[in-house]
Amino acid sequence: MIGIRDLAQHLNLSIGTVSRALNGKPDVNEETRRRVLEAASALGYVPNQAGRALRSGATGVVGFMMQTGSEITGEGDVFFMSVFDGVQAVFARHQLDLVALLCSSEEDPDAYMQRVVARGFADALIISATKREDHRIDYLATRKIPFIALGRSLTDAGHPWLDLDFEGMAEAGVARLVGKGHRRIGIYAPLDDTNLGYVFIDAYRKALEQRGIAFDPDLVFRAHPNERGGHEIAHAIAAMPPGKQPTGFILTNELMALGFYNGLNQVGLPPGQKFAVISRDSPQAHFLVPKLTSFRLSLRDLGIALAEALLATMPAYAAHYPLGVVRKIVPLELVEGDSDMPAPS
Amino acid sequence: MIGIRDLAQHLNLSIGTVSRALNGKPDVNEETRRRVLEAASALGYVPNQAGRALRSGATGVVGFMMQTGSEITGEGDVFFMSVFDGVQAVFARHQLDLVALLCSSEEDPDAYMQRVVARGFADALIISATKREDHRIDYLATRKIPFIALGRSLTDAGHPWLDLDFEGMAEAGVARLVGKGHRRIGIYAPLDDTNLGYVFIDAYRKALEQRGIAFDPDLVFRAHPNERGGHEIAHAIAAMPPGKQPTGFILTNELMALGFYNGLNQVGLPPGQKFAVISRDSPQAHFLVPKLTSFRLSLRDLGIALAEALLATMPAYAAHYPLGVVRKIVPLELVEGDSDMPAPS
DNA sequence: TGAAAAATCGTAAACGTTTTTGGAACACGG
DNA sequence: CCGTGTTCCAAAAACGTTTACGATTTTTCA
Repeated sequence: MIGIRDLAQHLNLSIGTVSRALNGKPDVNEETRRRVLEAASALGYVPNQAGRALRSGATGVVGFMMQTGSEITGEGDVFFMSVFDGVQAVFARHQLDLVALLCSSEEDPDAYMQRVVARGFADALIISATKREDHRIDYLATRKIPFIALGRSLTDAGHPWLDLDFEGMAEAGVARLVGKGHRRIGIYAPLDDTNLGYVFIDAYRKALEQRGIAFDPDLVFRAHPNERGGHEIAHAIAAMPPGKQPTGFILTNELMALGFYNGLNQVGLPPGQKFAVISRDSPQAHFLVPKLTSFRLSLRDLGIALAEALLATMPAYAAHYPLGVVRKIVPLELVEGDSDMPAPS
Repeated sequence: MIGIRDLAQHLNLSIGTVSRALNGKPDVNEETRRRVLEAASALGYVPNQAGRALRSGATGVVGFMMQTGSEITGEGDVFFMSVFDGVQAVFARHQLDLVALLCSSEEDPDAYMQRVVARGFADALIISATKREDHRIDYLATRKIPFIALGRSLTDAGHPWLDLDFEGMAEAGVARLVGKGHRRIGIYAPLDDTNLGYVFIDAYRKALEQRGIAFDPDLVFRAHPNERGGHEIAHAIAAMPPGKQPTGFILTNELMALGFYNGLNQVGLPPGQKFAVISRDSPQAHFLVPKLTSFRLSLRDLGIALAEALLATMPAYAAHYPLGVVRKIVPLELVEGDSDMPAPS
């Protein structure tokens, strides 16, 4: 493995000059810089991570924290892979690397995060699955580590965050279904304590009451956000007394909808015929018939926005992204399908 | 942020002694060690990653390489999350951390890996989506970095690897379907150049020919390994001339089967009634009706085996895992369902 | 009891890089 | 010809930790 010392010796230059040349520092002759860069790529020199990090304090790495274990994950994984791609598109411009920091299901997420921060693993962090009250936010804020949260939280440290427009989805979903004559509208809620559950349900409730429809807690269905969860909800609906059953439903992703369709067909409530469904779209399930009425969102664009908002809070990069502290709710576009027929009379 | 210097000063000990105490080195009084550990946890001391890595050459990190971007990923994502959990269960015993090294869809995987290795990011690597001819293997072997591959490859560097028993699945699947009278059996193949495609198809072909059935390349269907891929295959089958269509099919995961079921029902070939399906099981889709005849595998156990096999090749840990160079094909257990009815006469 | 061995700890070097400091060479105006 | 910048580069310090080495004390054993 070749080091900067070898490179300097090979060029008859000092270590310091080589370093400055490589890092784009001003006081080095352009001709010299060219020679250095050429030799570096010719000899395959790559700066040692530990040495660089130790001296400069910066690692060039941003960590995305996520948890492993299959039970609680669902659409989460494939969801993130698309977001990652957007984040990396931005990071590539600044030689930043994105890595996923994997918290084992056997370790406490808060403890894991403290360990990661104290060890100096990354220059900045992206946290997801934000909880309603999230200690990670407080900790990161006191540690003054740049970070951004994917998902709102009641814990407010003046930090940047991005979130999907769940209120908009609930409001528009309810408006659309009520407009088609539905009076009993079911809605999905997550099993864990993410803020999504509260925000989503609150907006749903408000949207109903604005239209003179009473909120019924029995119409809130908790499940895993995956195929199985959607399937279970369909069966839970069928198990209700006929008069209590909803006639329409609002989900948050199309993979759930896939299981939901499956379950609805099993229980004799074919989607788009006897039961109305609205969801968020997921390209992997676009084949559904009838075509799902869904809220569209580019996950890659979400990743790009996430990365730019994060860089805006990092001193070394903020100049390129004069955004301030971003706290933004990302809107979704409603795409009409055939899954939300009018309510049966 | 508190360093080892502060800790030593607080304890009236030298830096070296504190370091030895923390790292379990022999020449330190047990009483002293106790005091050090106590103070360390009381003050919240965590060794700096860069300093440690620079001096000792070891990072305490193992990287799992994967690619971002949604198009090519499918079951891959949720698949990995379960495997990760098993890997971490083993790593936790040795204070090793697992991180996912994310190669952007815009960067060449080989180049990315060289960069990661040269920078000294991790002590060892796990590579997946192993290609038929995989330059990463050659590179890692010459660099003498401990690594293990998830998936076989023609590129043999005497390296350890683990793979699912795709031959077994193809052989058992064909045997079962032929036993039920099927003569035209379709099979899934991946779109990319992973060795899975070759191994799986070869075994399938051999299994057919042993039973006096000619191999028909038109019965090999390439698709993404996700819900959409399964759905597309169903429609591709329906588009074939009636006499050419298969009457049974072998898939590699249940999420594909979910889309496949969906598509089969659409084209009038209901699974378990007019079309036979066998796949690998995925707990997220266990609700399928009729129950899928599937090959069962614990992904967490796979992760455990992967971690142990990797540690067996790392000098610092090999003593605990006297396994040698592991090259193992992991068998799967056939679970009978109702999706593979006899062939129509 | 004395010397050898063991136990325990302090000292200092080393890891590979970035960055600060200072010095040499050169140009320029007065 | 001298003083004053400017440009370029060399030298060395610094980052936080591990570890080789040596020093001191304690134990052991003949």
